[in-house]
Amino acid sequence: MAVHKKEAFTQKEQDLANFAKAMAHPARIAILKVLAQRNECICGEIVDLLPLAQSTVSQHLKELKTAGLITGAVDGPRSCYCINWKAFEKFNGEFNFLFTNLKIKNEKACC
Amino acid sequence: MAVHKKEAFTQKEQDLANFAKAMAHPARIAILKVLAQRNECICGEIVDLLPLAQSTVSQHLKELKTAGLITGAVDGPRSCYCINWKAFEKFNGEFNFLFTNLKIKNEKACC
DNA sequence: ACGTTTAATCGTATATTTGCGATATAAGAT
DNA sequence: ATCTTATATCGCAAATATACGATTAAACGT
Repeated sequence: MAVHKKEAFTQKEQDLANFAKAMAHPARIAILKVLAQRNECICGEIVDLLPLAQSTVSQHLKELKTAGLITGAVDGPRSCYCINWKAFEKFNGEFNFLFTNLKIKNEKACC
Repeated sequence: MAVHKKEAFTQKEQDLANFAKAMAHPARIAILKVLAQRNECICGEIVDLLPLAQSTVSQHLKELKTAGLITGAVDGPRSCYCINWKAFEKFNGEFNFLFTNLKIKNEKACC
């Protein structure tokens, strides 16, 4: 009863799914939004902006970092995070390749 | 101890997160891929293509439909699903608005 | 009417995610 | 050296997600 069969799919499918999963929470969307809006990296500011405990925000940041959507660097006693634009470019491209490109020929699909 | 505080975020953040969540599984990515590649809708074919039980595939289809990424129609004894291109357009646009557009001015971010 | 085919739903076991408080860690300030 | 500040990690409880078999439902062919 192996309850998760993610391994049974292609690497690309898993990669895209992981990318999507990293964004599959409003808190993480909010974090990305903040990071995208500021030219310089932030850290504990995010905690003040979100309606979540510090430990929870830290966990979300870790998930985003693990997934590669953001980068993080220690800066003295605080931590500095930034959007990893390269990752977004990559996945946005892959996403478009999978779906948007196909749209042209399939626009008049059935149901 | 309300363990989920999704309500505490904006509607847009929740919408984007829900869209991402719908794609946050390789099986659902695979389903979308199949639907995107075929000009006509499929149904039980998907079950044959995926390494999952029929009931599991049905559940994934339901999730995709509930999230609005696909449409479904009953066609006699079988069901017919299609990509909802409009939804993809909408979310792709919102996504780009949130992130890709901001990229231009933030390219040289710190870490 | 009856059996077959196709797909949805139910029930359930297990895994994963989310959230928080408490604690640990690490760097600066005094 | 000690205290403060900033952040990460641990441990746990509750909520969700994943997967499957079994069952149900609906439509078609005979």
